[in-house]
Amino acid sequence: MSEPSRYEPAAIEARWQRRWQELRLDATPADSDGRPPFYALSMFPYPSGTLHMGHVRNYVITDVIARLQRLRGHAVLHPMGWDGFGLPAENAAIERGSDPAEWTDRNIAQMRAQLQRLGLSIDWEREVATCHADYYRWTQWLFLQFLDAGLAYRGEALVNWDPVDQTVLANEQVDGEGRSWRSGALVEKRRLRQWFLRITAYAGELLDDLPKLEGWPERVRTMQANWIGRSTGAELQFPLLDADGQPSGEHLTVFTTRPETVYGASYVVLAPEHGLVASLTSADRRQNVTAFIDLVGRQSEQERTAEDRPKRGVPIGAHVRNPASGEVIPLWIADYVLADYGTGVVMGVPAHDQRDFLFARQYELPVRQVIIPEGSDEHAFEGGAWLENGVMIHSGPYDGLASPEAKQRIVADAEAAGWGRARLQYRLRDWLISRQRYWGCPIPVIHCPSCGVVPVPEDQLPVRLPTGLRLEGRGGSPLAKLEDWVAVPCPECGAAARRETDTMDTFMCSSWYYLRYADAHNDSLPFERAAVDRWLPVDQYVGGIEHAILHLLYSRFFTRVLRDRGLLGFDEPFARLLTQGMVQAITYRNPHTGRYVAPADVVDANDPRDPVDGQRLEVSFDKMSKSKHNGVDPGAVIERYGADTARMFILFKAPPEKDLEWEDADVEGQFRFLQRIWRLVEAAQARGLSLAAAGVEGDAAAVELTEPERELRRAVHTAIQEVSADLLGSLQCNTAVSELMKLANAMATHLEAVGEPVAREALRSLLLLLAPFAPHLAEELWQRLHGHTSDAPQADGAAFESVHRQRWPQLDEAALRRDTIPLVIQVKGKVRGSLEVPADCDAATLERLALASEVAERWLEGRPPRRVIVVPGKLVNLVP
RNA sequence: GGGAGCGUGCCGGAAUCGGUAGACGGACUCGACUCAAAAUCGAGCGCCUUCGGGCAUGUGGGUUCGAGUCCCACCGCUCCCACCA
Repeated sequence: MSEPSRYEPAAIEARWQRRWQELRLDATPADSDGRPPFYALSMFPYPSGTLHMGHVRNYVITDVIARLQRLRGHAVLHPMGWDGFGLPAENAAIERGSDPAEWTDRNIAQMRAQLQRLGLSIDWEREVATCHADYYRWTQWLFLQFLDAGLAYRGEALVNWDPVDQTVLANEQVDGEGRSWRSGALVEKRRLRQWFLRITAYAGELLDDLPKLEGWPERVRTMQANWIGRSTGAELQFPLLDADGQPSGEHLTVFTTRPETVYGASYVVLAPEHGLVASLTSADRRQNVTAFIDLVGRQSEQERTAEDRPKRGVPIGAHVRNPASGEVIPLWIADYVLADYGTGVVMGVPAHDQRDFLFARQYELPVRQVIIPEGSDEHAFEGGAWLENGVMIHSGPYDGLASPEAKQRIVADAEAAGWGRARLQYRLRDWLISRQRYWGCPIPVIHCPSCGVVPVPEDQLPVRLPTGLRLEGRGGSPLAKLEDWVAVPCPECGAAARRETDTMDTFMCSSWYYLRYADAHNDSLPFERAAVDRWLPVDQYVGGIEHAILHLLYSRFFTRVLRDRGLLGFDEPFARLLTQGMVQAITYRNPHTGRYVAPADVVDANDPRDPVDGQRLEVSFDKMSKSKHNGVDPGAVIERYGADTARMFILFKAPPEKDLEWEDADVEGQFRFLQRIWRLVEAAQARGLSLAAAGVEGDAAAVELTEPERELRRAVHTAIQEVSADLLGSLQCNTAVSELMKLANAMATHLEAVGEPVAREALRSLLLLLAPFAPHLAEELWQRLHGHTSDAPQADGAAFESVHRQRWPQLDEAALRRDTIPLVIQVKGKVRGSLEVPADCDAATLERLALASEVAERWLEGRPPRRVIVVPGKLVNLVP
């Protein structure tokens, strides 16, 4: 026998990747394929040029699912593409004078090569890039569908302005601290005319359908529900009085979630930005009001909305009549009222709203209690508003009613009397999609002085992004300065007109890419309906939690609009969603200087010191980032250990949805495990075992088995059962890998002692179960066991029997059965011993055996138990 | 303030329905092999113990023959929303 060979992943992986590619093993089967379709999808990356561990984790999880589903007999669509538009390309252009298109394409090529080294079973024929004209043409086409449906509009609003990126942002793109999701800059509010998509028209459906998304994490559904934020309440109209106190015929409409407190409204407040403030303000108040508005205008968004901030306001010298009580009450403006929620006008009910209470305290406005706690006529609030339900008082005909009942009646009566109506209010705002930047999809409309906004005719799409610009990063959209590009005749009347120079939010491009994969080369439509209806909804979507609201909400919206346009036939784009956790790495920080030290510069991991000043370093696990010098390069890991080890490690180290701590020692551990499998197969080969001559799968079951054979078969079929359950159920890749380890352990123990049929079954099963996780090693060992050496993989012309083209192993329930099982004996719920008993004993027999056992004798001291609980197959509990 | 999730050995993490807590891996300790080291193989590895056992899944109660799992209260951490009327 020759020297045992070593497991050298580099050569193996390159060879099989080439071979699989030649044979187009990962091609998506034709639509006519009889197998049931399965769509496995990863969130596509921004082509930054470098693959990081977060990407690796994302795509490896999806790849395991895709490979498993192929083995299980599905026709699998597993595509990849590029979220190609965006600011980094443009910023690189500004800093280095590069061309964003070239920069992006170069990055795509680089990242594609990095991805391919991971051995992902991606169908690269369906690759898309949102920044290529054959894609963005259809993004524009879809925009025109929105326009035609009345769901895209240009409107003036207070919008978020990112002073660093010099563009506006959607609400979803500003984080909880009021910072831009991209630049991290504090956003400013500006009143601008911009393009919006009317996502609010679908707010109700987007919210109501969330419970149907059973395959989504609860967390994501809750986040979306919070974001959409429905409030149930009413709009009430307060008649305006003129300077003489007579009804002017006009009224102010407020939104309230507590219409039952209307008798307690002692003032009405408008947002300072409200459009009617100027005309309602009396002459003698004008100066104060203007000064106040000015003051509020200078506050940042942060200052304005901080909850603990004192509420400020001024009366504007006008009055309204409380529509319920008839009382004349003053109009105020105040900084705690938001212009863009509800109607921008609030009724002040100090007794029953904490904000109104504080405001009334400050300005000595009357506090009128209209609800008291049940069974009490006491004042229910001391130093704060009474927010609970109770019994109505001081509310005319509603006195004595329970407040929920009064709520319904007041709304009904107000509606009948014409001064109110029930109303749902959403927190969700329309989606601001225009961006004053160059590297995005041009909005395909033309502004004509006489025809207004005119869509670019379909046959003139795409509106191509002009190339060869000098980008400076200042002074508004670069496109606006291109007179040649901007000046066009109006498509309707032919008069001189101007192109829209804003580009689209890149989230527009990513809101439909999953549809394009189903029909990636269609050049007459974005996609054929039959193709998307066949593949979608996506069976399993995998991506980061950071898109819980952004991309995932936008995509749900897009899908519904396209459904209503008849372009597709389903409601939800993603049936199952897995949000994978972050990949974190060990991070060293000098607590004195605040500087981060790269792990490579730390000499002794047990006593980490800053090489500069010898300061003891703080150790933590943090998200990998350049600034923390804690990044681990996937390329380097693959080079050292191979893609299979990287894949196995990342799957095993933590459950997919949890954060994962990258640790080199554990990577070594995974490499050792794959080496064990290598040696296991090698030892089997040395024994003359081969799969080439293997008979049918049931072979091993047919013969009379020895005890080790039965044990090994039990291990094999336990692994088949557990790995299948882990992957098909809640995607527990980590426990699936541990089941593979258990099987390998059992094989190391028993393989030498078993006959050929059982050994072959074990080897075959191990490699098939391993195939989704470590596809290269599984293929190499599979081929070797079929008599194809690595130097001469296969005779030309012979059919290539890849491990990835086999069927997932069949579970043989009979192999799991045992003759005897350990019966646990408990006394009063505590384990006191166990007894080997025949597996098929009935409850009465188990009870008898337990009572006769030494354990019973010892612990019961001769007294018969008061009670005996028998759990067949598991335990007997004796209760004295 | 509202909502969601989570607390298990030294560490990552296992534990269908309430039924032997700590699978699997890492780290560590000891042993074999080696001139030596690495690799490999074997053993040990929650805490206490008078070696009978006792105590252990954030804390305190409860339900149950039996609780990591169910219920109540509390403590701590993470995330989302938040002057949203």
